[in-house]
Amino acid sequence: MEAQPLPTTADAVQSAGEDEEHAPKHKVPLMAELEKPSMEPLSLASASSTWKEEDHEHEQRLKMAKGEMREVKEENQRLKRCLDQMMRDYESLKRQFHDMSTINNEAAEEVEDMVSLTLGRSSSDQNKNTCPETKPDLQNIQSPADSEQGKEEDAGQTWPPGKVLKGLAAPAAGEDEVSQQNPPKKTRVCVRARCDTPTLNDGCQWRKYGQKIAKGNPCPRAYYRCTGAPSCPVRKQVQRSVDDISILITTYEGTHNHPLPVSAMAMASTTSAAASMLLSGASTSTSRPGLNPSPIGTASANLHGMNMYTNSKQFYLSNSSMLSSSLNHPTITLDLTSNPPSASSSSSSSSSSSPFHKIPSTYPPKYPFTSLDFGSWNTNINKNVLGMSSDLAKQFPPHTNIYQACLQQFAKPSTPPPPPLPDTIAAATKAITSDPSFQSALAAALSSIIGGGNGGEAVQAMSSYVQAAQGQGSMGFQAAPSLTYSTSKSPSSPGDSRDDDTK
DNA sequence: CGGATTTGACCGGCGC
DNA sequence: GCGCCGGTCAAATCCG
Repeated sequence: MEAQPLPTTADAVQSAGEDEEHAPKHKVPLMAELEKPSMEPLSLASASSTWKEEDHEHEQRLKMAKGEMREVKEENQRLKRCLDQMMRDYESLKRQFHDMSTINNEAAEEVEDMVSLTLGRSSSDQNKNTCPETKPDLQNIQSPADSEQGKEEDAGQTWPPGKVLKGLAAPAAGEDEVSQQNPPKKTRVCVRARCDTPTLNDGCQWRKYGQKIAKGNPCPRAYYRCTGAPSCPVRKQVQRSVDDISILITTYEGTHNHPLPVSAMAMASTTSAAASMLLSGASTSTSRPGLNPSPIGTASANLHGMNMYTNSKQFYLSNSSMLSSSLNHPTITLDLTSNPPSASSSSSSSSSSSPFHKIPSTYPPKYPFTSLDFGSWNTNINKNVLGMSSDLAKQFPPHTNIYQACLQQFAKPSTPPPPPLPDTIAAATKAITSDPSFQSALAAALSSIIGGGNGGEAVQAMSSYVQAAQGQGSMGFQAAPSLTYSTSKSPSSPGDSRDDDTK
């Protein structure tokens, strides 16, 4: 836009410079010619002397003109350089803007790629709505015009009657067949956070379309639909924790197919990244639901207060409603509560409000359940191996322990920070998702863990990231402290998104 | 008055 | 087949 007039100016300057460059050849004679007629009436004698004076005068003028031209040339050169610099800056900014845009889209695209990779095998059935969940994701790859074109399709296919999971428990007769017969439901991302307001302020626009009293929880569950775009398939469920009503459980489902406000990017990219990680694991570990005889166990990582504990499908759910809702949905939980998953809580009963620690081990979900705990400022790093099964722990040699590496990297006061407020979700989620290298490292780690592969790869990936972070001045993780300390800047809970979004 | 919310009805899946 | 339950719809209602 603003660069447009610049070349024009440059051209003008350029042409002016060229004119001046050729000026001496024409200008001087021209000036002489112009002045000549006035000299004609003079006598020869006087004329000769006059000519000399005038020649001298002309030379003086010529010199002055040449000097001026030099100055103009120099000024022209300066302007040219200035213009070049401006153009370079403009291009640089343009590139940065483009990079930022692509980075923001990468997370979502990763999910889309994952989905199409893991679910796309059932392409034949997809056309017949037997794999509805992939539809919204796939359409995100399309241009807005395309998604607009498929608006009717979206409305019909995004949330069709679920008829696809009858054979979910059928024995695996090859992954392809299973995928075709039992396309998994859309990945869900569950966010647990302490929040006094009805909903989390995630930056998106939501419209409430229903409310139900779910069994086992006196608190009603509210159903919201994203109104960012008419065809946006994203929905969320909001429910208070049955154990601690101060904890708000928000479950996101689907991927936005429209531009998001900056305030919503953090959560959206986080859910996408989380779903991506989950899917990367699900693609390898859920091919045979219920047939894996040996629990892979859980693995956790404490990244400067961000407890990430991933769980295989052998991880158990405690809340019946969540179990039900997660029955056919791969679910990943981002725990932003301040309840640390103590070593005992993951396997035995505890007072923790987290519902993920108390389920009897007789509830094997059909999909892996992954949890990222951002609020657990567990100062006992050694105990953070808590979630790991002994087998998995062996795969994480002490010297490559993620926690230790991260602890060294981000050593912090042992005083636990205050529980994060809702708006800290954005900070926390941004912290883990804004860095692509972290995403890839985390995805690799989780893939290795969930897939039952060599945990060393996971450690390697994470270690490489930590090293990279060290070199980059703790990029990514540094945002973690802001997760906690930024809460002070907004003492009044900003939780109700509607207050912010609609006005 | 238009958009958002509420709330009872309805539907489909699932377990018995 | 029946009942329970989660999820959605849509008319009624509310609200700015």
